Amino acid sequence: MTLDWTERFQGTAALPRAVRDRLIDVARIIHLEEGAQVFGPANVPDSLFFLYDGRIRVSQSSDTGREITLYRVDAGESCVLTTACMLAEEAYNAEGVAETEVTAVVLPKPAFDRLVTEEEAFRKFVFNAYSKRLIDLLRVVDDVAFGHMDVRLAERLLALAGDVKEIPATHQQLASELGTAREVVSRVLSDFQKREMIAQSRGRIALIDKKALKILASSK
Amino acid sequence: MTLDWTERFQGTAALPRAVRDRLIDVARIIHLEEGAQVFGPANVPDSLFFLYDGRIRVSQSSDTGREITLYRVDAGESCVLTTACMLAEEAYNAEGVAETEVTAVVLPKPAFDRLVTEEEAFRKFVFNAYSKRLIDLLRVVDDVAFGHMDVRLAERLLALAGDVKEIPATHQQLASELGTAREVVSRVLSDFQKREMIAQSRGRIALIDKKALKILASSK
DNA sequence: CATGTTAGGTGACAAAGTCACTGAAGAGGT
DNA sequence: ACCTCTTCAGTGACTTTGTCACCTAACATG
Repeated sequence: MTLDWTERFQGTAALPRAVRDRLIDVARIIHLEEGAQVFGPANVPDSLFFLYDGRIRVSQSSDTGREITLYRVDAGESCVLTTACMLAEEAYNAEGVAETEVTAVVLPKPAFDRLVTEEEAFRKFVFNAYSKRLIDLLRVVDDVAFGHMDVRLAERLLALAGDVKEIPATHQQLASELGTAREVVSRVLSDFQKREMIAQSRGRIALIDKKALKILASSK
Repeated sequence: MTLDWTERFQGTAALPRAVRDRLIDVARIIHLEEGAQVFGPANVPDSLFFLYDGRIRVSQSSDTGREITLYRVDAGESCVLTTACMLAEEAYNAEGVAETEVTAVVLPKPAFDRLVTEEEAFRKFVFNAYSKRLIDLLRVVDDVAFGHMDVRLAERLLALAGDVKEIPATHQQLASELGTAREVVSRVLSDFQKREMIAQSRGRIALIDKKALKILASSK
């Protein structure tokens, strides 16, 4: 696969051709199937991932069985948490799981170090990635600490739906998105249903009044 | 102040003499008094801070008046959130406030870029700083999303106390540490008092049974 | 000592998390 | 088609946390 994959990489600091060519020399391309764990407590990586295609969900779980989505890594982004992971000796319970089939560029640490040293564009790309994640996490903290469940759930439903109107998701999955319990999601959803904003069937939710959801999502 | 201040800077990548000398050329040293805002929504910095002495508290506040401490920047550390701040156009509501009198080294962005480019030790220092903060935030998310109030408060009391046994803090200040409401702190503290773990007086809390607090802090 | 300000207490209620249990929907085999 | 197993969702009771309104206590100042 000698494609021009670095064109995929976005951000203020898209990688110019010179850097891309160098990357191709040192990088390895891997495929992961849906559901595969990219990294986790029992699986500390020694390389850096740059996502060419697919999506990775990064989450944190409690020892009481609850879970929360921290952010998603999309095509063109890198997963800097693995870097932090490598540097920090501490054990912590974040994990990344491939949400779709994934094609990623894997850069061994020495190669990463060299590129960071020698290529300004690459360095900017990496700094950008760090900053983006920091800000993602600030948003999560804000949400969890100060947000209301109904608002957060409405937001998430809209985000997961995108352009379509039906979402394939169980209550448990939504609870894991938001870091809450299934029962709580069930309660809020049945409220949404009463107010005719959604319709439910086993494992799917239809957003029948997106407008109302949007109003709710941007309130409180 | 031509002191050897870079000796203060810690981490896996302590800065060697060569880098320190270069830093001194380009850096400006500033003093801030206790309570001064280092950065904030209305005060987006265009420079990077390296803390020589003192402590900065970085917090996030909701629009409903609640607040949570994200982490503290101690002597020898840098505040990378300002970097993220600069890169991200988004407005967000994190702010840094000097908790003590502060002496900091200020590096204008161009100088920062140059150093990052040319000095490996400096680059490592910065990457380390980013990683540390990411992990700090993971911890905050974990706490807020899954932690119990009594445990979190016990932890915080012990952390704030350090070696001594009395803490000068109001219930409101503790609430702002944990991202909760004053009434909640009052309730939990009065419970601690009933269980004879602490003693209270206006604006101060005495930890009279640290052992019990420690047990509580490492449970659930 | 009078007065204003800030810290802390209280009770009632709402929102969210926990627990134990129930029934319903679908998948797979026969 | 029917039975069975598993997963998903609904429910009620209860606990914890957050919110609101209001009150009292402690200190600071003139």
